[in-house]
Amino acid sequence: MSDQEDTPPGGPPDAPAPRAYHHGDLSRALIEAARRLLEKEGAAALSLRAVAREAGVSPAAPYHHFIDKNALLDAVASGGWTALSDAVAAARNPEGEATLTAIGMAYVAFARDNPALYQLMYERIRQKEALPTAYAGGAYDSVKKAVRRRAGQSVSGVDLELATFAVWCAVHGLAEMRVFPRLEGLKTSLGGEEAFVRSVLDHLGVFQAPRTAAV
Amino acid sequence: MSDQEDTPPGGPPDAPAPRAYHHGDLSRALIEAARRLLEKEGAAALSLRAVAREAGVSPAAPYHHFIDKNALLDAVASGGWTALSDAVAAARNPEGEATLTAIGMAYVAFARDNPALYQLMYERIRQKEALPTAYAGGAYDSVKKAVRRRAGQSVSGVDLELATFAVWCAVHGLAEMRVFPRLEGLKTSLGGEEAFVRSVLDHLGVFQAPRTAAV
DNA sequence: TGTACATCAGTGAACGCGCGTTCACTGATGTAC
DNA sequence: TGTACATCAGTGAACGCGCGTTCACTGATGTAC
Repeated sequence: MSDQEDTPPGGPPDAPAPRAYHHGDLSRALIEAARRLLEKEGAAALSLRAVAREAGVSPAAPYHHFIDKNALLDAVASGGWTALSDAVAAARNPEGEATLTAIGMAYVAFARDNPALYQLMYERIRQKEALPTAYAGGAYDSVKKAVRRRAGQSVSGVDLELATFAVWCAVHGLAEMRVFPRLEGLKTSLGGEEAFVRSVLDHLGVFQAPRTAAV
Repeated sequence: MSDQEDTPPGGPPDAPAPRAYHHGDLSRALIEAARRLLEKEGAAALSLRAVAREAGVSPAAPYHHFIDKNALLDAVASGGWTALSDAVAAARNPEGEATLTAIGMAYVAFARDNPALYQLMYERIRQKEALPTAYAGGAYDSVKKAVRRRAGQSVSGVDLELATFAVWCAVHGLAEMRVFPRLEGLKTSLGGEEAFVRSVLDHLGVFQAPRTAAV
């Protein structure tokens, strides 16, 4: 009579997962609950109590895993940076090359798909007054490599740094602006959102002349 | 005995301004109080009650001027957009020309000097899902004019729009990143903050080849 | 293999707090006559 | 120029709410013997 573990008698049939008294991995579950809440309800709804509720746990339970609310939010943001870095590292253009454009598009896509999380990531950094690259290490390195590839080996260290930073700024700006739905006119006239993002990136013309303009 | 108005008996001597029962211009005073609070205490401290307190008025008083807290915040943000547009419109380089670089630097300077207000401005837009340019009309037009001047008259409408949008994104990104104090290394090696901002803008190379890199 | 016990990871009630907003009120102001 | 009165723009007390956090507790787990 010990093989009932997967459906304990008291569990409601369509609950997300019947849970023992000891959760097993509440720390991770809380972070996931926070991300769910973030995208469902927005950043304003992200209270410690709401996260606990979403995870199906009492308001005091999180304190066994995070010393306070800030620590939980930091963990959520940190997970976001990891996910963003992974997405950027995997970016390729149709020819399979990790071009600056492909990376920029992956970055923008991440911000589009996780808008509230993306906001939280930067908000947390702002509170710490820390350089985002300290958190976004992986993603920043991907950008730097792509910039170097486009610029060639002869580029100076300072120029490489500046250009990488400039691209980072531009893509961040694009990611934030892209959220606004009234760009539809420009988008459709260019043949869709992907073409739009690509066009904007092209018009930034880092280490290359713009392709279509200023003839 | 009617010329005591400027120093009524009850007023503490170093209060900001002795005030009659009727304020006269509480609406404006509340917006100014909010901006003061914003830069002193940050966005998290910006409650309706705190604004009323800062303005020296009871918590119910604002409701005679704004239907709710959101309306007050919108008014604050709207004032911010006006101030930003004014700053950008007045931007000139040392030769007195309204160049793209001068405009970008004015924009970044505004965000530096009013970080919490700048955040609020975009946060409010995000809630409305409105295109920032609808709010930032004046500033956006300044950018567009400068882009057209640099690109020449032959540029197409779509290219002009895209390039303006690209510049806007880039400058917004730079304005947000600039806040982080750990860029000091790069800044000092370039000879100060102004040179830093200018360099990043130059490396964006919109409608021109980058000046110092990729030889 | 059993048992005793320390430790871990939950519960749920309670705390004080500041919030946005409402309410009946009152003092100041403006206007018609 | 005075007076009556409507309206405007404040006050301050009160409301219910959800929040972050603490607390004593208890059930589950792991380990020493």
